[in-house]
Amino acid sequence: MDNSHYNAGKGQTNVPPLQSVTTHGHLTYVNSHSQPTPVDKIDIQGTIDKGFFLSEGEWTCYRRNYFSCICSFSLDPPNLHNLPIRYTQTASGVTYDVFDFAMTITAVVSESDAHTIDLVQHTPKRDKGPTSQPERVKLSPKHIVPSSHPLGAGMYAYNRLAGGGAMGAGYGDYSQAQGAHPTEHTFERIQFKQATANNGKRRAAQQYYHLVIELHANVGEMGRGVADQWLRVAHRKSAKMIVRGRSPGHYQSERRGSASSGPGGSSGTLGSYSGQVPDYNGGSSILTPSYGNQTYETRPTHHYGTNHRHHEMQIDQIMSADQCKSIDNTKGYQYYPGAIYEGHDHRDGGGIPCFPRNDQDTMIPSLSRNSDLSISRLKHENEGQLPSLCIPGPNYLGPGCNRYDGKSTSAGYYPISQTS
DNA sequence: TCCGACACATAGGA
DNA sequence: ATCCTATGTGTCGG
Repeated sequence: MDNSHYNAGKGQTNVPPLQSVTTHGHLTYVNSHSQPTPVDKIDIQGTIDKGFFLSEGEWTCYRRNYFSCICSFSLDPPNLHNLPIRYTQTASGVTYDVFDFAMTITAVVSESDAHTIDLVQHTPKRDKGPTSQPERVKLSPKHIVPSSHPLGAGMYAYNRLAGGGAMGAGYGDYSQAQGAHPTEHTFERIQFKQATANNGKRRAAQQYYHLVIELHANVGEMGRGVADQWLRVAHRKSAKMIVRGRSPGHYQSERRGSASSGPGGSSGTLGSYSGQVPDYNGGSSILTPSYGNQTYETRPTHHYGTNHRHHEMQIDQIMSADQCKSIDNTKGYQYYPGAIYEGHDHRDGGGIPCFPRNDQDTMIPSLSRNSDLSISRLKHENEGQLPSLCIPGPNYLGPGCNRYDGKSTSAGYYPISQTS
């Protein structure tokens, strides 16, 4: 399924873009016979699939709907000979031996990286099954084959050996010795635990979230898993996004991006070497691109959402395995009817094939205000492209691990309201 | 105001 | 066709 390739045309405008990669240290290949070779670039690829759509130029999704995120990372130059890797953390200057790499996804409030927002992952049973936070999944780097294009974006091909179609196994290629893990993982059935304050309404500042795709390195003592110690090596934030807390009916005409029932979704790939958009922060919510409001949702209803406070926790980047994920449910899912989840095999494909959804509709909702909820399924919405990105925070070492940190709600507001 | 839970509706697949 | 699964969405109650 998936990914990769269709980027060029329109595909990528279907999903929220990502900002550039932020690293927290550097990696080095260690060769006993010669001198160490530095890894010039750590790249994180991620595709936020399903669930998001553009509304008034802003990437939006419903808190209650699922979205999925395909994650992978690559090192340049690639570790062709499976050399041992060392990681030197920028902040401390300390160098560690890396035994494994893993990725996970988290979310933070825009302009407030320390405020994490919990993500929840459901099993196909949804309410009848357990929920958990996305787990850290061990992955091996995906080798990239740079094409000759200097411009990057989309110009690199990733080798996928096996991924075969993705579904069944989804394991991509095993290219690295460090455990020979899959090179890609799809976090499926993810939801934000809470909505952004003021989702979509004007009147008060709109809060935004960012999905954060993180790359961690296990520098723990090798032999025992107990001693795993994970450091956040790099992360890549998505464009800012609005998470609506209520049903679509409250927003009148809208649509969502994909996910209709069934496997399917759009897909595009965002990752690539060059970040695509310059990060820009908005001190404001930037304006929307010209297509501005194709979607119309007008429903002034609320005022502000207040907030509670925000905790700022800044944990250090080290997290032990236990702390982080094992918080209660370790992977919780025990049943994966068809799908995946790691347990021993992670993976994705299993469950949901996603194919590109073709339609992007170009139609504009013609009515703006009827309240007929009956329209529950419209499929239009624009999918333009990048909403606006926001700031790349310096680096954030965030918390990453707890499950409920995220309780802080609302905190980053924007000073501006959207125009009216 | 917002969120969790329950419940219904529906697209796809078996 | 018929049932079942997965998932979007309405709604109520806290």
